Amino acid sequence: MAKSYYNVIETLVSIFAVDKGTIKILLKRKKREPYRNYWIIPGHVLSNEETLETSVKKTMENINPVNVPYIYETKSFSSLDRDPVERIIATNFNAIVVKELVNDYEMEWFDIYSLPKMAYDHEQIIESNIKELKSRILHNDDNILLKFFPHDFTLTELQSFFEFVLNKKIDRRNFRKKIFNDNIVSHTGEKIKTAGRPGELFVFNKGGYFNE
Amino acid sequence: MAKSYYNVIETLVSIFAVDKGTIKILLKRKKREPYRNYWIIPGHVLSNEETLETSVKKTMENINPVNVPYIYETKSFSSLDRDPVERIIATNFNAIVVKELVNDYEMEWFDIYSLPKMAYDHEQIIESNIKELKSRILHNDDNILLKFFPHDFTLTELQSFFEFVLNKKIDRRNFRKKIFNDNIVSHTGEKIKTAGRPGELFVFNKGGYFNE
DNA sequence: ACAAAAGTGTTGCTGTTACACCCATGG
DNA sequence: CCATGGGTGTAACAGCAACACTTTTGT
Repeated sequence: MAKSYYNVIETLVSIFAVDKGTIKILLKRKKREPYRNYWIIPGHVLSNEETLETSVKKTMENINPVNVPYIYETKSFSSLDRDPVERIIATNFNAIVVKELVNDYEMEWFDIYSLPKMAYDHEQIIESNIKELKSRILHNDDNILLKFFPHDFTLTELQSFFEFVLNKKIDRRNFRKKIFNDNIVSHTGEKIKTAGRPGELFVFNKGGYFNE
Repeated sequence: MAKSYYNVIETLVSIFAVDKGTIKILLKRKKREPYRNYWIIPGHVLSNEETLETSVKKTMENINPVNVPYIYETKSFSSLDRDPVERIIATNFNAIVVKELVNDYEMEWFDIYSLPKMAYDHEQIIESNIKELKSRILHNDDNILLKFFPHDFTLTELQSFFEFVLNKKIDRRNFRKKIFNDNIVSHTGEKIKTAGRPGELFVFNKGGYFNE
């Protein structure tokens, strides 16, 4: 192909959600060659009549059920040979949603620590996304915790989530003390049934941050 | 123009450097219409034979003198009307360099808090970059302090830098205590002449981080 | 000797860690 | 009554904030 200043761009949307204190990612199975039956991050090729943001929105809308997501751009991937067929530049976005059953047989939620066989460079892209995501969670940048937990939750769930992100155990009393001290959650008054004593339910205060 | 899946992409490189405890950005004056004599972030249009990274490298190499820079991608800007002439998607990279005199009459260093008249959406792009940059500095992500200060410096300089970033005064004793405690700098044994008592010079320890 | 900037310690406060027992519910 | 998971307090320690005087150099 001759040198040109026109390029093909695709947006990829890495969709994350909490599931029982772990983080899952929503992936799509490839139906056709190349990489048939390998998994990919969902996305679309960008036309010259849309913005990156509208393209991402299109991807989200194609996945049902949709819930209002939080989305931000992470990085672009532009190696000349990342696609064996043609040169495509990928720009990745991370989306945080509430996990729901997906009624598309070609899509599935995976634990971010045990991904299936990924096509192209999508495994590296996800690795890079996870790193960025964790740092954003630990700083609670942009109030991202609220995006993961827009609904009510127990402190045990939240603690598992942090243990998952930090990959280490946290002392329960200290964790609760910190959460209460930082004033980022409120009681709902409700309780949730579990195998033992019912847990109190909390919600995040809007505008509550860990730092500052 | 008809709908197509080909797009024009430009890389922009926002080049930052410390200057006496402040942060400056290197901008280029536009010689031609549109936006003649307005200022822009330097960059290049991407061909289909290069990656985003090689395009950025080309931009850096056109600016003399070059010193080995630290570069990372921030965000892309893709509004349909951001360029009045044609549809161009901009992907921004931030570069941290050591400030030197630039022997190009069309380029100049500006304090990031007092930018000149900017062309296109470049003022918003810089605003977004500055926000990202500050957060990276405060977390010392990727050891970015070392990129700003690869040479030796006095603690007074470093403190001014933090005061500039935080936009508030810091107590000198507490600042020095923290820096020493965190073990991120070493004495060089050298001193620098100032208007008063000479200051001791320090360098960053490689691999020294504020957190973790 | 004075002007200019660099260097230095102590105290109180606040947040973090380490640690073990009782409580509420369902079966 | 037992299994399961939820909820709670205290003491030692570490990091952070507030605060003013002395030292080194050039003129």
